[in-house]
Amino acid sequence: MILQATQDLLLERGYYDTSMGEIAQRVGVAKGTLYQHFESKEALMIVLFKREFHDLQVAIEQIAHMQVGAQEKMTLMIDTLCYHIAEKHPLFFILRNASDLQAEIHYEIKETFNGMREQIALMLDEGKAEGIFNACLPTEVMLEALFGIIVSRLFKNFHEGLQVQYGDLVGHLRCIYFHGISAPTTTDESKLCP
Amino acid sequence: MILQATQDLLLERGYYDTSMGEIAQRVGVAKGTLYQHFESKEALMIVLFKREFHDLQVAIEQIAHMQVGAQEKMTLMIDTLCYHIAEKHPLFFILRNASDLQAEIHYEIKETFNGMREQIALMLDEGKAEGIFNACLPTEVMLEALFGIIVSRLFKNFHEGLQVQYGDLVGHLRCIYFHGISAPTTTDESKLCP
Amino acid sequence: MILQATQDLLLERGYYDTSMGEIAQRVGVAKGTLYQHFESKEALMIVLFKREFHDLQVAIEQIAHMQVGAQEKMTLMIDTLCYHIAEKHPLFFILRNASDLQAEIHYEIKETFNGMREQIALMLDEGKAEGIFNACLPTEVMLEALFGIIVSRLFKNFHEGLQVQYGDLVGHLRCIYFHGISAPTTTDESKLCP
Amino acid sequence: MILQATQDLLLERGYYDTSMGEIAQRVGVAKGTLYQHFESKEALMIVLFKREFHDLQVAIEQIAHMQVGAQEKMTLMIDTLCYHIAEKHPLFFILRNASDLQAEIHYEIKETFNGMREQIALMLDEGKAEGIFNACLPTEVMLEALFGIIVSRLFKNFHEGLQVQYGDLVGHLRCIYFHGISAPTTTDESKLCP
DNA sequence: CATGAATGAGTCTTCATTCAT
DNA sequence: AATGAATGAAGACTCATTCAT
Repeated sequence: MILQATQDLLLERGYYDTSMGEIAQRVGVAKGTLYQHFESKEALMIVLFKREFHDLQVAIEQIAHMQVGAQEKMTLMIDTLCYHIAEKHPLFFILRNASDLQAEIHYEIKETFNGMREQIALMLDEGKAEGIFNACLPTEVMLEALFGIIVSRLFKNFHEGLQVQYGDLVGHLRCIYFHGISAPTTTDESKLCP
Repeated sequence: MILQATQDLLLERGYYDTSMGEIAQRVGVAKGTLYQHFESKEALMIVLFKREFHDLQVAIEQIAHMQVGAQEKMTLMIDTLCYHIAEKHPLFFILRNASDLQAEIHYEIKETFNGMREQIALMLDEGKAEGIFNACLPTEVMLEALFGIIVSRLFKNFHEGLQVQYGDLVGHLRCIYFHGISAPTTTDESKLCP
Repeated sequence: MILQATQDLLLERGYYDTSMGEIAQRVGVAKGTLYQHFESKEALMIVLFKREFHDLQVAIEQIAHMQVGAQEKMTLMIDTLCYHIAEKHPLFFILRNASDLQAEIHYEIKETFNGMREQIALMLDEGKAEGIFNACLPTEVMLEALFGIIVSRLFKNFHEGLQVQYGDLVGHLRCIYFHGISAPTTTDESKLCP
Repeated sequence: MILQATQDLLLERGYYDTSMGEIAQRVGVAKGTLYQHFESKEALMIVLFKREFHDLQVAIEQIAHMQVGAQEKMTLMIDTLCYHIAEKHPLFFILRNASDLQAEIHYEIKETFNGMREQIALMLDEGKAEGIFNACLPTEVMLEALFGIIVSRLFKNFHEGLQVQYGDLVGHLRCIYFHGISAPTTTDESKLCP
């Protein structure tokens, strides 16, 4: 499958060092065949990223519609994100990292991406309403911090001999994030709004 | 100045979409002039990144040698990082993101970079020893979380109409990170090691 | 054919003044096409020279294995060399001349070239053993003299209005070379070893 | 001296790998200074070659005006040529070899060169008149054979461990050439005109 | 539909030459 | 006269894209 080969190559070499020729060679077809399926390199990437994010998008939507507290939703959220980023979709890392990716690609992905952001933003707002997340923190900042922590180099290096176990790593990140955004206790004034 | 123009272009277009021709054009000189000052595109980038990180490196070293507690050191650390990243050195963002940057560049920067990482790791370990940071979290994870949170897209978008004030943003990020990594209180068992 | 156009251009302008662009233009294709057939300019030249010398190499080998005297072998040798140099392979002239040709090219051709030199050296040694060539002359000197005389500018100018006929020219060169290296007669002491 | 440095560089690297920058650096002046003395790279080369050949030209003229037989003249001629080529003027080799040298250079040198050729041609004609050189050989062919033999790779390799002594080498080349062009004896019919 | 040779704009880099100081 | 930074045309090479078979 073209998309799979592209993904592999993307992870091995990065966007700019992956040529259409290499993709074709890897798939075992001619370059022309690629262009019969995808209008351009950009189009191929867009389809690839969209497909890759689709599962995640669905999972997030399911979580968003669950009838549980924000805390639990976000816990599932983080686990899901970690799962997709670490195990199945290291492309997430590329997408976030590749400030180089052509603007067109980012533009096309944005819609999908913004949908996910909004769903998570809602969860965070729910948490604030429930009083369990720190209402002083702007949701956007919390959101960015989430991605900052989760889309971590650690997952990229995961298979390259990191001594931490996957489950523990997820636990640590969840721990840091949750305590980072949790509402202040009565004895903790450092979290009050400025 | 060549370096300034290069930096601007790098932020606008990314490494691979910034050609020596464009840089020259932006500076207002001929391509050949660039090569009189920098042996190659790679060399130019290396000089650029090294220069940009030098101030930060010095600042971090000063903080590391202060005779104050880990909490205070890390507070200064975060402020310094934010200052350099947001105001002076958006290249930090590119460097962290550009997994595509040619290997040679990463190799050259690595030394500088690893020096900074080690200094911060020591601070975090001091904090663990003092009992104020969560000893259950591997230092490496804490370190990566710090960069994840601080080297934020938010700073990149800062001048593009983010409604949060700079001071507040730094405060929020500091807040999230510190609560994320702080040692568990007696009543909080969620931070205990797995 | 690319090789033919390259050869023509090489003869007109020399190696360094023949650009891939010009070759492409001469052939009537785009630069990229050249690179689809030859990995680099050097590779193109190597293929060109090797192809050109192949016939000559084969011819020389055939002569070397003939069951005739050294005199006859060398006669055929000279005729063959002249034929290839004058009519079919003016590249011989370039190769001998272009001290500027990149080292890689010379390196690649050397094997072929040395093979030819050795075969001819053996013929000359046979001639010395037969007593028909002057044993006082080092074989290497005889060899170099052969190439010096035969790989002549005269062949290069041949089609440019030299008044001598091809057959005569070959005859003259053969005459000079043979009398130059022939063994001394009893009455001729000027050829004795110093 | 600029010319000396240029000559050295030319011999080390060849024409196309010698840049004006390198010449300037070797001399210890700025590039601009070079252009104050020589209008262009070509002009520099022309002056260089002309200067280098001047001594040879003078020597040849002296020989030409001597009141001795052609045989003796040509003997001196060969010794002189060898001396200049081997010891003092390996540039001769470059000039003859560098079919790459820009046309302009060849054009400018030609005059000097043709002067020398003519003088030698006259000697050869004298020899034919005296009956000691083979009248069947066109003078032009004899001339070209002379240069072919003398401007030999052997002199280039001379300092690189050739086992033949300089004096012997000159002797051998002289031997080959003289016997090659000498007039036929009564018993030798192979030299008769076709 | 598949192919892959052909395309050509674009990239980095070099170097002879100029010119303000 | 000397300098050397600046110039820009030119060269080798790459690669996304097209199109005739």
